[in-house]
Amino acid sequence: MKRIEVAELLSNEDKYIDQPVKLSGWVKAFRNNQFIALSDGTTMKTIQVVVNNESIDESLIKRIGFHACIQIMGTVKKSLGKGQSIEIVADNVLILGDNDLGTYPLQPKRQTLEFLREQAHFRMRTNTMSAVFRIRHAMAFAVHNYFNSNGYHYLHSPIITGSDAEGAGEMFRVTTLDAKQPPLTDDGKVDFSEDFFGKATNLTVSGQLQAEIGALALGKVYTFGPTFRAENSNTTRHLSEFWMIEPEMAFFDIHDNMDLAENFLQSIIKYVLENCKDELEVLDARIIETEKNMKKELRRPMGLIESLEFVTSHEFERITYTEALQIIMNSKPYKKKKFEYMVTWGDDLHSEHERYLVEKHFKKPVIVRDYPKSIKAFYMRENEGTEPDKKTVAAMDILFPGIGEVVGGSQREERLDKLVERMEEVGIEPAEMQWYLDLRKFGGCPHSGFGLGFERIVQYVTGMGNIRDVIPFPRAPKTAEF
RNA sequence: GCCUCUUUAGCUCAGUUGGUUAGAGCGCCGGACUGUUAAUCCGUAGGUCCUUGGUUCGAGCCCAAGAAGAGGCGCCA
Repeated sequence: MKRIEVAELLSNEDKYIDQPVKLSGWVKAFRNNQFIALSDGTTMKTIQVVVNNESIDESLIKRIGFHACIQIMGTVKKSLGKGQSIEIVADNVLILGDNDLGTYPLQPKRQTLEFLREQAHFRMRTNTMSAVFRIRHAMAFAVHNYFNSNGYHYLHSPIITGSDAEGAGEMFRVTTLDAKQPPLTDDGKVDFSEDFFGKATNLTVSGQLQAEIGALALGKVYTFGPTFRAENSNTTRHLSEFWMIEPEMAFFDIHDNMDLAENFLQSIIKYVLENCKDELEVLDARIIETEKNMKKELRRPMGLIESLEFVTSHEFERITYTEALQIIMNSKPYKKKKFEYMVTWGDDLHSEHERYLVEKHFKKPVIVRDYPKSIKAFYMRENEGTEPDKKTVAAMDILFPGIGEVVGGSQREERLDKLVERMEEVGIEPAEMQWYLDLRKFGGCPHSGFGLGFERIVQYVTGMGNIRDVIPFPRAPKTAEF
């Protein structure tokens, strides 16, 4: 007999009533020596299996324990109990994998996320983590689906890069040289000309520059792949290895760019709302349970599903950096000196300021644009007509409640002279990036793009507090287990 | 990298002013149970009190150093 999957069985109950079936899965609960809640991973839901101790050997029944793996042969019947409409009356149980509960770390009860993080090889078996990783999958699919159906081409940017001018953070070196005795040049430095690639190479910190190459040929492209930062960041929203989505579009100005980012974010959140209802309910319930004993002002202002619906049905607020600064400086907490950092024009906004804008002032996602030139990257396009001492660039950040910056993007500087000038200002040798300058020299055009941290948006959608709980095997400083 | 907090049974945590044999709930194990929904009921076992050093007649508790974890900040996505 062919094995049937639980998802198929539960979505076509009538079809299988009174039919013999075979199915395999893991025991989520075994009640009253009689009722098994069985999951095979095809759905969040479990199917109830009834074992009759007249037909099933007692020694076998003793081996039906939490998370043991079993195969069932039986008949689908209308359930006699409440809580489920069908169940399987088992004729035969086969143990596929015993579970030694004396030494198994998981327990059929709520466990802390910190403990589960140390059990990464088991944590996907829990309801919470199962829901998170199902949603992560759905969102990855939604990303490709969105871009594909809107005429974008998926561009695979390199993971190993020889470019060291991307300026997005500390990099991980890729080398095959002997760590103890590397070849040295005459002045005593490591001689990378003898390295595998004949030059110093690193893991990528961004696929943006390569995406620009794609955009200037294919029109609209996006990258979606692993990205690496060797920063010693110890926070709930940073990883050393994370997945980044970077669309890049020819002929888009900063406003087209913001329209795309907003529409894209709302679309993938909508996709989860429509396709991951069970998963969201599990996570929503967990948050309510966690916050039950918390003070009211520390609880989330909205339920998880409610807040996702809110974000997809309300436009993001759009303001300039200068306007944002005004709002902060005129705010009550700023005047009462409740903020740790003061601000003047030209300073970057601190987390506390961004949080105020998003969580207190507007109470929804905010897009801040036109940042001071001095605090932004060399490739961002300088705005025209700004005061000489208050020059800005066409950059934009999207800030979300709870997690801060999820998107950072800009219109790129397409004017060759301006770009060279800027590179010299910040100390990047133009000759090192000839190919990048060539894009301006030979048939360049206005273009824009942004980078979106995939885990950040998964974090927002799942409501998980720590980014290490939304990637299966987190990589962070001092953390590379599994 | 900086700041704060935490570390006691498999898990989550109590542990009074430094004082004899370190406790609970859940889980595990054993038993009961044929309509349960995180089943329920009864019983047993289970400890390098993170590590090292110090103070003290005596340290889970005080001091110092280290380790691991969490949260906040900075850097960013």
